[in-house]
Amino acid sequence: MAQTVFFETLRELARCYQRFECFAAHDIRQFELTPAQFDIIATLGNTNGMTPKQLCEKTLITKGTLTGVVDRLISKSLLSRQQSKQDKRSFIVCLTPAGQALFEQIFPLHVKTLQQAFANFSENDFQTINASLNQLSNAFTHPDSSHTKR
Amino acid sequence: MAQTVFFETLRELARCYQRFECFAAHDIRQFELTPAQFDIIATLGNTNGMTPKQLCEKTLITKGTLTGVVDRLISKSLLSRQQSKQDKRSFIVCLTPAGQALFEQIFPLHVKTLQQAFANFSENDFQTINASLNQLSNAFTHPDSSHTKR
DNA sequence: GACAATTAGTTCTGACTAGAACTAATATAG
DNA sequence: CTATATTAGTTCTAGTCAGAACTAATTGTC
Repeated sequence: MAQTVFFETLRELARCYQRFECFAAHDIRQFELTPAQFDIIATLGNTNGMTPKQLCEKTLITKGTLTGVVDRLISKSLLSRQQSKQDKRSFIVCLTPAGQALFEQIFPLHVKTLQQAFANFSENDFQTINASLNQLSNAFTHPDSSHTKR
Repeated sequence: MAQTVFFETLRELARCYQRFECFAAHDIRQFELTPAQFDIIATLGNTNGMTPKQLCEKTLITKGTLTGVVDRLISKSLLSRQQSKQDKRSFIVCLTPAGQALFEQIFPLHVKTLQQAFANFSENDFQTINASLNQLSNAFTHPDSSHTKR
């Protein structure tokens, strides 16, 4: 009756993800940011800004959610939103100087934390893990529905 | 400059988890349940009920959230909450007959969906994936803080 | 037995979530 | 060139999330 071994795997996946969230949040919260907000800041760092659509694709944040996250960052004066001239439906979101400054403060720190966390991982480990995650991801792609977004 | 290979892995982890959520939600939503609600129903299935504390541990749902999720299931008449006699702080949550009936309907269906998804996975695949997830999880355990919950 | 510390559950807050419905602008087809 | 379809972004809803503050019951200590 090993037809349900996958339950263990699924539980591990959920646990792993939650631990990561919790782990990453630790750094981030000290700067009064949420994980989603940090994700946006980190994505915009060292760029000339991008559209909400691009941000959605890069961060896995849903477009409906993105509006609110960006709004909150704008009200903290960390981001600005300017209308695109080519496409009047669209906007360019980019870091303000304050946002840039925060990015330069928090990002290296976060990278350092992660480097410590992964200190004992070899190149090979990452390959194995990535392969595992990919295999899992592929299992979750509905074969019948080509419209499954992610 | 391979000091940041882990970014790829972290992105994969997030993507994998989200795909799973989305994949599983497909089945579940057809029965007007949310993933969290299904998680509770599935956990209580074939048991004599358990305390909220036990449910928290098994489902990874935070205790503050659990109250609301259970409330909603009770208002759907799928669950009941009865005070424990040994410990007057505590409760036993269990499926009502309607909840049991729903469980018997939805759970096998969900298992079947997952079995199909994992049809091409070998015993060995699962071992590798579990090992990968474990290794990742361990990286996210703060070495300095023994109070990290998960 | 009394008092402090712990534990079980609830409540509260601010934020995020997916999904769906919506507006406005742009692209496509005939 | 006009009607239709698509796209970008916003808004809305109900639910979930973590974390913190809270109440009530139980345990541990002396």
